[in-house]
Amino acid sequence: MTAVGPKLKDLAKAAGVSVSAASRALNGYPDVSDTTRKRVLAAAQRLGYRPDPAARSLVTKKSQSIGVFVLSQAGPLFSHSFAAEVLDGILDRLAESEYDVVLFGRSRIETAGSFRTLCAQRRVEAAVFMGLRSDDPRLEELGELGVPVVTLDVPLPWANVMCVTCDNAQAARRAIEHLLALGHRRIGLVNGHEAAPVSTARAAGYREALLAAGIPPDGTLERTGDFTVDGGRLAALDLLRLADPPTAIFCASDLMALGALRAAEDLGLSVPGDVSVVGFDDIPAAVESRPPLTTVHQPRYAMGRAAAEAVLQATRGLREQNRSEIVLETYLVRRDSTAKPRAKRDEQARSAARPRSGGA
Amino acid sequence: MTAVGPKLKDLAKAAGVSVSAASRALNGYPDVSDTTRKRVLAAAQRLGYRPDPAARSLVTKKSQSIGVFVLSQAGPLFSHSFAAEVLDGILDRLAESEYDVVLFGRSRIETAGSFRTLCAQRRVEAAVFMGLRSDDPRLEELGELGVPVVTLDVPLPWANVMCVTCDNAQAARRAIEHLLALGHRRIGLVNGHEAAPVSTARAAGYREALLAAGIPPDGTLERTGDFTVDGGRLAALDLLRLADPPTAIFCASDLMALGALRAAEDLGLSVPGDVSVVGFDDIPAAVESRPPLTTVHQPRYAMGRAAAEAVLQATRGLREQNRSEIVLETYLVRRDSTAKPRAKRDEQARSAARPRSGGA
DNA sequence: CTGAAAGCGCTTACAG
DNA sequence: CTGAAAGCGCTTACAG
Repeated sequence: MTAVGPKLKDLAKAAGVSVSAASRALNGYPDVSDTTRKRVLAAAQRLGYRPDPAARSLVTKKSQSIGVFVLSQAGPLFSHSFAAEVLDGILDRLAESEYDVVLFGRSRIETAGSFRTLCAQRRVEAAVFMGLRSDDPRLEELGELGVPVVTLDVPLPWANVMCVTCDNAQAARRAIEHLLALGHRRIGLVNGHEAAPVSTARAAGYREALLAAGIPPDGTLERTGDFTVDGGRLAALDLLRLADPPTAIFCASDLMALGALRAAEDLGLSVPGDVSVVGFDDIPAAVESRPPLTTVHQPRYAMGRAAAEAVLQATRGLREQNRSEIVLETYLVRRDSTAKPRAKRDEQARSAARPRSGGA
Repeated sequence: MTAVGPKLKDLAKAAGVSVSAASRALNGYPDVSDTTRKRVLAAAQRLGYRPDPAARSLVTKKSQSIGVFVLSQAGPLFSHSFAAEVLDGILDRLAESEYDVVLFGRSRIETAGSFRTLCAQRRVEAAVFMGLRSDDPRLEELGELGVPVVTLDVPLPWANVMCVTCDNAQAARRAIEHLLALGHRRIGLVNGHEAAPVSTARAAGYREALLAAGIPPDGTLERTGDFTVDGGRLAALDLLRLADPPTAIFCASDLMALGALRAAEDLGLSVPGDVSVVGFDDIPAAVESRPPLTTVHQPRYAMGRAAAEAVLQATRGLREQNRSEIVLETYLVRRDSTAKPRAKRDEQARSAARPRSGGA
């Protein structure tokens, strides 16, 4: 396309050594004398030498790049806010090792036919998958990609795949404990779809926390919201119209929590006055909603970095002793969508009022 | 890494022709007999032949990939919501032509030193830039990249660069006209920073609309908010504390409009009761804010597709007759952050009341 | 420790 | 229209 700079041959000449010696020096091989190495490195510096990745790739079958598959199922809009930040983390960590990412969206996967071809064609040294569903028919491919892979949030049994995720059960437990501490006893769940392992984990955490508080989980308070705003709205509507509705709703994603907020609005209920809502993710919009959402913060950027780190190590064969899962910490962010249940407040109001006036 | 499938040699043998004939047939050269072409194509189909991009790239200096630079300045969070959707559009259009994108973030650009090296190294056939500032010291590089480039929202004078943008002046004009139609006369502006050409355009549209309505633009009603939530809040705070504050504020981004909403909240003012707010962009959070934002919708996905289309044509040398700018349409989304100014409402209430009771 | 040589899988003049 | 050959810029056995 344009003047491409010095080639290895030029470098070798400038350094006064053979091409092969120059190559070995550059690649840090041990069988090179110190003088040679220094001269080569100095010359490389001086000439601004950059190896041609295509040529290198042709022989090594590597590419200094990793493939990132974004399979966002829920439409491009919101869902990407999650992916984008993960991507940031991936990009930053990869940059430190001078790796690049080639990005594959759904449409590209369709035109290519399979994950395999894409990986093979681009010679990516590893792959990371976001937005993967556990019911994806192409799941099997991941085990046979021939390169290390890391998925976000979906653990898989094959030796070459690792998973970066959060302790979703624990996170859900904490969310519920927060609600319990406020005095809620009747707590609803709006969960994501079943094709996401995190849904299972979050539901489990929800039930465990209830159980630990001596409250038997009640299936009639559990709904599914498909991780979407509208799904969340519908599910919450359903819950809030119950004869004995929950005083608080735990949603397994902020999008669904935003939907729950709308459901309350639809029914003329105030949040947190009439019903408390807690979300999951801590997406940007969670701060802008009214009320701002109490939610579980997921370290998306850190997840991205962790994924990149894992992938990089794996390409070097340094997979940490059989660690197939990397679990990051979450924390609960308390904002304004949760408060004591009305009954509790009334009761306190009464007892607070008694000393003075004898209360009603 | 793994079994890489048939090579051109295998293909040629299977088709019973020479390697060079096979290559030419595959690449659609005219100097190939029909029989040869058919046999080669059939064999390719049968064997599932895929040319090795590294080998091809080594000789052609091309790569079937384009570089996408994301220079998000405002931190990774929100800003990416814009980039992510543009990226979706790019990815989808590129997939149709079996092109891939290699993604470069800020950190990668730093480690590589320049846009040039990145483009040269990865052999990208073109580059698209998002989040570029017009005061970027590396701007000059774009003219000398040796490949076609398209920027989002920053027009540049070099022959190889095109710009995909919206008619920002028109969009701003419409936003102001909406406010004028509601009866506002005193309208503030919270603009983005000056390093964004869109800021200039939006301010121009704002002033034009005012002028057209016989209202002389008033510099004391113009502020800068740097495109951030907090910048917007501060700027709006400033405006609302004026002795004679505006009854409406036009913000050159939704993020700043969200900040303006907070400013109103800080001062105990209701939106749109006491002050109307209109944003720009129509980001996802614009629907979740309370009140939901009236704002200018930008077709981010379409912008991405347009950018990809432009880039693809340019690599084929098909640059549309000197078109250096591709301008897409926006439209105003009316939601609940705008209403008639209070004075207007009072006046109407009076006249509505008069017939019946004689009004106050 | 060093260099000459082969080869990675393609494309592209070049003869025929 | 076709094939033999050179070459893209590297890396990697292989002798020395």
